[in-house]
Amino acid sequence: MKKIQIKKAVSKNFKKHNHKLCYETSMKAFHKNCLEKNLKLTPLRLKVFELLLKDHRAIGAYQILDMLSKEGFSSTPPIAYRVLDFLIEQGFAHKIERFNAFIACSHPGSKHSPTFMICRKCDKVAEMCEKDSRLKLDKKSLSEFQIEESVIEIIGICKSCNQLETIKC
Amino acid sequence: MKKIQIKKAVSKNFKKHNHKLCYETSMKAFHKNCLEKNLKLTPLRLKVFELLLKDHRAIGAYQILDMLSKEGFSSTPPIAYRVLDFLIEQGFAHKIERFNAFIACSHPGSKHSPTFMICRKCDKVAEMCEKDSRLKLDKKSLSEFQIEESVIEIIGICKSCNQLETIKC
DNA sequence: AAATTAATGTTATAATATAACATTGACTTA
DNA sequence: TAAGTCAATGTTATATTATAACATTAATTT
Repeated sequence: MKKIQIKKAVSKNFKKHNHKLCYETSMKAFHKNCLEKNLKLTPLRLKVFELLLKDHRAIGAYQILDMLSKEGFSSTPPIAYRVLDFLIEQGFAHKIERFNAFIACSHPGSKHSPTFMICRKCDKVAEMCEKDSRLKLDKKSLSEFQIEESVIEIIGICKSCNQLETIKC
Repeated sequence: MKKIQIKKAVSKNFKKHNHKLCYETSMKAFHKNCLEKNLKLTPLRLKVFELLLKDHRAIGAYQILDMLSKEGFSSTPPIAYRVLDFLIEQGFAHKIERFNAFIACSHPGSKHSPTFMICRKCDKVAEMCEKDSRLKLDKKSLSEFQIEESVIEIIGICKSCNQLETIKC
């Protein structure tokens, strides 16, 4: 059962799918990881992670603050940025640099630099695992530069949005 | 002569090199391109491009404004952002998303999405051409997503900085 | 020379992010 | 368990990055 979920292509994020399953799987992994690493899973952290999991769209810090405010949480900027720092540091979330926005990690557990596909029509994001996205640099560059992290964000149109366009025309 | 310059690896940006040559080659290409495309090469645009060419470091819009101000140009934010928009749109400059900073393009002439190597010690940047950096996506992803642009920024330590560190230790 | 358009100038403000310090609450340890 | 410690949250202020909207100037066309 779990195996089937893991094997699904990231492109499912752009399509109709059983999102409740996404949500629950991620939330379970979050709990498990916090327990294992002895990280404090506070109501605020839980709520922000929950907000990031809502759909497969990245959200801005100030959107998060709005939502926190509506739910009775304190909501000055540092509140959001601190929790986001924690989530990113621990590998539970990522920042999409191109849009100054944040998204839950699809492969949580440790810090890493994934590749994102971002649809500019529906704004949905898919995080690709290393297996599905590899940056090939030439030998010379590899030998002359010690890579520590990478920002790889691909912007375009997902299949669902593309089909909608085709139908309209 | 010119051929030798073109063939040099991007990693030269991280080392001591004849920067006057970089500057002149880029400036010549800028002039040539503007002429060919009938773009107006105004004093302001020229100055901003010149600032971006100073060394191989990305600079922020407000740094540009400071420098413009010192040289007697008007220097309110839109001044910088408009020229930067122009330069980026025409393929003469790029934005480094990770650092909200801007850099002259090394392969000017048309809009494109290059790969950048950015040294976090010396802040120097090298723009790689397509030949030296390829993002390999799996077949499924490629078929399900129509790529329009990409942000690829590799952060790490360049060889020069690495060697300095080694010597110190 | 008048009309048009592109570029620059200016004012105001929006959007994103961090610094610095205060308070609370949980956890240790004496 | 009371005192001490530290991590998390709360709060105020401000820094940094970016854009909207409108005015003026300069170049180009008619």
